[in-house]
Amino acid sequence: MSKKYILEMFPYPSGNIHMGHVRNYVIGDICARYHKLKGDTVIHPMGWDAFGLPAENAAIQFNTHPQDWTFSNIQNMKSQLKKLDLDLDWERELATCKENYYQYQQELFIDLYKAGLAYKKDALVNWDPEDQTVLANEQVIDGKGWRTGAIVEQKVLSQWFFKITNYAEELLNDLDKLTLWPEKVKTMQKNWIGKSIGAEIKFQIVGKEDHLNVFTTRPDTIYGATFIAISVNHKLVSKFLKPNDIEKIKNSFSKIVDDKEKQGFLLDFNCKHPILDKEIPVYVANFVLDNYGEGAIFGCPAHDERDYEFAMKYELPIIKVIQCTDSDLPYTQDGIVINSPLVNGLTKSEAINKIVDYFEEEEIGKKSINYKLRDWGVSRQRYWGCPIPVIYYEDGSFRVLEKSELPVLLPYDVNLKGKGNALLNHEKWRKIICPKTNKIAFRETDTFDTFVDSSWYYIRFLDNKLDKPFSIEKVNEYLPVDKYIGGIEHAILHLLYSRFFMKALRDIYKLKINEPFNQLFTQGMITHKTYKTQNGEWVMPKEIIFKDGKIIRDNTKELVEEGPSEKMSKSKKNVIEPDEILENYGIDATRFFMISDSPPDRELEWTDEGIQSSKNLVRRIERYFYVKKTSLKKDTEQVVERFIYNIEKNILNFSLNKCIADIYTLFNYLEKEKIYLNDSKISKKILVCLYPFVPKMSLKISNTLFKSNNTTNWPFINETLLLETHINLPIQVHGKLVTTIETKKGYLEKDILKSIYQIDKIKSKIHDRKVIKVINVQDKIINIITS
RNA sequence: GCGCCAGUGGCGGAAUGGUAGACGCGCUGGUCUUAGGAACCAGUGGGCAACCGUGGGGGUUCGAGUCCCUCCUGGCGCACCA
Repeated sequence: MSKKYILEMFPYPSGNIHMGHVRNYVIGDICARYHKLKGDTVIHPMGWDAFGLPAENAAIQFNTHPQDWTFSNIQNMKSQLKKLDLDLDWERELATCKENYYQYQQELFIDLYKAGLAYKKDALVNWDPEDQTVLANEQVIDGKGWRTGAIVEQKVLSQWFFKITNYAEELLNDLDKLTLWPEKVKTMQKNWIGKSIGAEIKFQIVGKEDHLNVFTTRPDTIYGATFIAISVNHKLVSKFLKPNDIEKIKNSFSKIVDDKEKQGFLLDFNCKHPILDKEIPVYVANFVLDNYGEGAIFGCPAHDERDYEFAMKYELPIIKVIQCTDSDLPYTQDGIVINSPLVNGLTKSEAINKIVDYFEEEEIGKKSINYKLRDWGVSRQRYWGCPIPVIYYEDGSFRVLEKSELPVLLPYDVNLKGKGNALLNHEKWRKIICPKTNKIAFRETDTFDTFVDSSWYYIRFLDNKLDKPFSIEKVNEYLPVDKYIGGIEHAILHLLYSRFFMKALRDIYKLKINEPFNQLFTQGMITHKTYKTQNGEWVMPKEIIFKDGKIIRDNTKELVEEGPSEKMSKSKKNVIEPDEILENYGIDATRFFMISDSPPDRELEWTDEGIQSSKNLVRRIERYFYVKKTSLKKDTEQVVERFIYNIEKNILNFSLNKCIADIYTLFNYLEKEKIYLNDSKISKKILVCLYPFVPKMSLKISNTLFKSNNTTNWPFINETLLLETHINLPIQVHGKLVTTIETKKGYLEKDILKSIYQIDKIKSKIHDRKVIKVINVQDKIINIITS
């Protein structure tokens, strides 16, 4: 007996479950039920990702409160989930917006802070000046606030960060250990972490005390450096340029339409080339990223496309330092180094090593590793989130609260219709007397990014009522999650943050767990045909009728055009409501259809024919079991054993569509051979196998036939019955199939060849040629080669 | 532009390098009727046939949907990452 922690990504309580949830949870439920039948200790919890912006928006729109709205949605969605016959551990339920969840998150924050993994720094945010609030990137549309339409400003705010970059290397390396994750997700995370190995090089500014550092992956091209380019946000820019001039540069940059077009402003100082006795100009350039590397680069136009483009525009010298022809410029591939006295004749990697060694000796540079991954900003200027347990004094200093001072509860009485963060405006909640210093203090009014909530919920599930975040023993016993099932849209952020959390908590609490999710399965989305009227109005599928080969909107008689199948979305009105489907087709057919028509990791197109044929299958199976018993054929047991074997194999592979094929194959056989099993032992076995897929129907039939339910063990497979004794042996001539013969397994080659040569088809194929070779793959195939 | 994945009947999809198209949908013909969102039977890659068929072209192999090279098409991700 082993433990199986099977988890589906918990939903945001938006109000109603949608078909995507149904598919997600049915897939997980089939796994969970299978493992229970196998006798495993199964953990299969469900909860609510309950903080977040939609609740605040809904509260304003419907004149309610985020908490009331959220709780009522949870209640509704829970009742919807119960209709799906999901075998969930409801006693483990949690909602991240409840005190007994988020107060422990506040504890974890304190631990992270003490471990040096949480810190404060100034950072740019999207600021909506009209609403006086911060917007998420996806709420900024064409540079304007999604709700107000006001032009969004970049504003510097002091924000809390988690030091995920401390774990960049481990997060990257451990991807290789996640053998049961989709390659695609691992690739995306790898790119997101974005490790590059290179060098940091110091450029002295001529005539000044200052220097600047650049990061490069191509130190071998240092002799070809003909300019320096820095970001407009580089600290030297604000040091040497007047605010007015900086503003002008920024304006000029923002006016560029083609965002790839290069623009630069020459500064009135030069840098000294680190090796050559020459000076090179310094530009402020729009294509230099200020948040990557040092926010500064050296330009080597001969061997970098961007630098080349820039050099052409500003007529800067182009010096070849890698062997190539002029027509190849910019030449960015590997090659032999030239025009570089220290490293001439070397290959790229040899030259890199030698140059870096030289820099280190001369103390003008060093080997350096850079990551695209940035620290995780977790502050949100929002009411409906977990309060960050920090207070500020009037002198600007702050104190992270002690665990004994927790929880910091969200106040219920807030005004969400005012401008800005409701917590900031809640003077009574905000202003306190610090119990330690007796000084006036103000609470942190930012709340956590909701990705913090979802970074450890799978841990809290193990003991959702404990008076601390988690029990170390249970974490070590039940983690990692064995199968984690959810959408590909969480490939990066949620999964990376969770991996970071697991590792950080491991280090703080000395846990034995390195990774939170052993196997990740990303299910495909559900699509549906789209329908549009002539004037471009979307039409719901249930509004249309088919008449005389045309599609018509029933109530208005407008002509409707059918569009491609797309992800179900409210805006395109191609949504199918789970409640209606359950009403019309029942839970068993719905569950069958969720896995019928495509492999679970691919998209599933919703069709009326699809759900209907699932319904027909349900009825067919039910009908079958109630027919009066007949006797078995000699291969019946073998067929059933093979069915059990295949179902099991296909559940374990997540090839659930093949399970449906197995079910059809079995019943096709039984009905064609007129074998009816009724209340036989074999029926019992089959019903157990059906149970993970259609528990309601399986139980109903079991109760009728056996007066008992069938939550018994998964059938033991008699492996000897799986073995075939007779086979259909394909016979090829020159690798082409000519015929098949029925034979016993373990035939002797020379015996079987005798009879093969008697077959007319074979005779005519071989004709008068000589057989020069026979390939006998025992019990598989025979291939005859002639001259 | 870079990276990843995929291309198989009318459609969704099956095939540890060994009988391509399992299974389903749809379609065709038939049966039955307590007319149902049924059910049952037969058929269904193309071609009259020999044969031809897994996006195109090469290659490896006794044998390729599967492995290698190359091109085309589609989807997803990243996108000035120095």
